[in-house]
Parts: sequence; C-alpha cells; structure tokens
Amino acid sequence: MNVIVEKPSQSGKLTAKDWLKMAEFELSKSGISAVRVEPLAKKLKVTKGSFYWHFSSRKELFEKLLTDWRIRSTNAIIERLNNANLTPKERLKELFLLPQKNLNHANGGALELAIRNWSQSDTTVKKTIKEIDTHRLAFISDNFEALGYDKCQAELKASCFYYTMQGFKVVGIDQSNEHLEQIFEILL
Amino acid sequence: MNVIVEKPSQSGKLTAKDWLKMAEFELSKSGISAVRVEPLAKKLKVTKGSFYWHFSSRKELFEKLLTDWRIRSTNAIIERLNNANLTPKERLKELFLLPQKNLNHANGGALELAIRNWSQSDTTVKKTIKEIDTHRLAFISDNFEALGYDKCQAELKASCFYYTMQGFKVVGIDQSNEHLEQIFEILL
DNA sequence: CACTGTCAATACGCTAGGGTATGCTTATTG
DNA sequence: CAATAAGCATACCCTAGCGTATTGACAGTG
Repeated sequence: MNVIVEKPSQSGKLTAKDWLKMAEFELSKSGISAVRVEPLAKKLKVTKGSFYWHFSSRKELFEKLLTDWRIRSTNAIIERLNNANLTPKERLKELFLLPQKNLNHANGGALELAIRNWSQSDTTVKKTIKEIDTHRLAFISDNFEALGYDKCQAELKASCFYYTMQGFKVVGIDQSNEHLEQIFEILL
Repeated sequence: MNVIVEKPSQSGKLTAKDWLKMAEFELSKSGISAVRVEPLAKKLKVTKGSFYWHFSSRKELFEKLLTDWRIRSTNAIIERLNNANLTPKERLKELFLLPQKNLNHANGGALELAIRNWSQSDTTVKKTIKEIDTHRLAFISDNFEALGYDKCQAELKASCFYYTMQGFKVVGIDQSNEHLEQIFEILL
C-alpha cells in the first residue's frame, strides 16, 4: 500500500522532509483536513514532540507542503524544457506521458487532485494552482508554436492538450490506459 | 460565498435533504474529512440533536452523500440521452458545455473533484467513480459511433473527449464560451 | 383537551487533536 | 569527561467532535 513512504531517512532521527513526505501521502489519500500532526506522528512512530521541533505549527507544515509541491511541479516541467536536444513533438510527448511513469513520489495525480480540492478552501492555494496551470499552458503553447501553428491556434491546441492531460490524470488515476499514445497523436 | 445553500427548506423544520445539501457543500469545499456533524449543525443553526434524528451516524451521511451523487451524476447524462430530438453532435456539444452552465447546485466540478479525492481513501467510492466513468465513456463512445466512427476509433475519440471535459472541469481557468466551442470542434 | 409523533435542545461521557512546557537521551566538541 | 545542543518523549491544558440519553416544544388528530 504505502511502501514508498514507509522508512524514514535511515537513521533514527527524522528530518522535516520525512514529515513532509508523510504529510503529502496523507494529503493525497485523505485531503488536507486529514493532515493532522498526531496521526502523522503515529505513522512515523514518534510523538508530536518531534513535530514541533521541526515545525512551529500545523499551519507552517501546510505552507511548506504547498511551496514544496509548487517548486517540484514547475521544475518537473522546466527540466523537460532544458532537454534542448528534443524536438517540440518529443517534448510534448514526454510531457504527456509523464503522469503515466509517475516519477514523483507516490502518485502525482492523486496529490495534485488533493491540492486542487484544497484550493477550494484556501485562496493562497488557489492562486498557486492558477499560476502553475498558466505556466504549463504557456510551455505547451510554445511547443505548438514551434510545431508551426500560429499563436492563436497554438493556444487552442495547448488548452485541449493540457485539459486532456489533466483529465487523464484525474480519471485514469487507477487505470493504465494503453492507448494513451494514440490519444497523444490525436491532439497534435 | 455560499448563498446557494443558505436557507433550509423554508419552514423551521429541517429535512435530511437539507443536511445532505450542506454536507455536499462542505465536501466540495474542504473534502470528506471536513464533513463533520457539529460544524454542519452550526451552519444550519441547529444542534446535533437534529442530525441524529435524520441520520443514524456520520457514516450513514457519507453513504447517502455518495449514492445521492451517483444517482444525479448518471441521471444528468441520461436525461441528455432522452432528448432524442438531438443529433449526436448536438448531444455531445450539450454534454461538453454542461459544466459551464452548471445546472447542478453550487459547483459540480468542485464536488466531483472532492469525491475523486475521497475515493483515494474509500474503496466503495472508488468503485462508484469507476462505474460512472465507464458509463459516461460508453455514452460518449456511442455518440461517436453514431457520427460514423467505427467502434475502435469511437472509443479513442471518446476517451480524448471525456478526458478533456474532466480536465476542463478540474483546471479552474476561465475560458470564454467561444474558446470552449472551438475546443469542442477540435475533438470531433 | 389530552394524545401521539416529529423534530430539536441539552447534558453527558469519551476520544482525538492542537499547542506548550519541561524533562530525558544521545552525540558532538572543547 | 563535562558541557552543549539536537531530537524526541511526557505531561498537561484546552477545544473539537462523535454518539447517546433524556427532555422539551410543537404540531396534528381523535
């Protein structure tokens, strides 16, 4: 079930990162309201005395949870951009198949889903989500432009492309779709 | 903010439906873990004594929350099917633009998002989601077939169509109706 | 007008959980 | 080998919240 998050950082001592990992796991699974310090402590086999050493409050954990995800989400896309030795089409394909081979921790799809739900009750989260969506859309649109579409067409294609990606991330969380590559071809 | 759910059923007395509405609102906003009876009671300006008259437990509320949504979700799509005086293309278009003119309560998108998140920690919910997705996909695929595609192509088109729909519902970026219709045309 | 059923308030016990204060271990380091 | 600090445990206070049991208000009905 949760093999990934099982063992803390080897040594007996925990780090803030260990707490964040576990919090992320819980967030993905049960939503932000279920991210509570004492249950987390229990899962990490310590008491909350440890938590309040690494964090000042539950609120701070939430903030770091968000900023952590933000950095990883934007970097995960920018690293692809840095692979300059890829054609635009290859770049888009990599991006499109990224949720499939989830290089994130447990399940990037479930995590993003939880964060989007979280954004319904937190304006800061909502703002972050919007920025990330915009950022990703811009990246995709650029690649469509590099493929020969004019700006207007590229934006349209990009919207369709991104919505499909996100839709698959959400709907297909637990199902492996074999004809994802065929869908990709449709979207070009 | 929450004008929609404000007033209970006119008369002073509450019904189970009033509780369900408010619970749904809270679910959309803060996830299933935040659906708690005493806070709900506070919002409805009663005490939990009322709740335990209409429901045996919080668990029962959850179950009714799910079955209620299931019925509405499948009916919302079947009603479109009943409009037999629509062409397949018109049917698909209606469906595609449905989240826009959200005829559901507050925000159908946010609610479904919350339920998908909920499904990560509840196998019954997960099963329901899967059934509904399958059902909707079948409906969409049928319409693509009616449009002339063979079964295989129709399923592919339907996947792409449905993923895009869901992606749009999830990604909260506002789109002009015009923009959306253009996306729709791409997907045919 | 007494009777009965419906819906809600109140009071109670109990567990979960946030945050603080303090004490207890280790591992370093002078 | 004492001194210091890092990392966690323990104890404590207080609020939130689930579920139950009892009582109260207020219909409608015979």
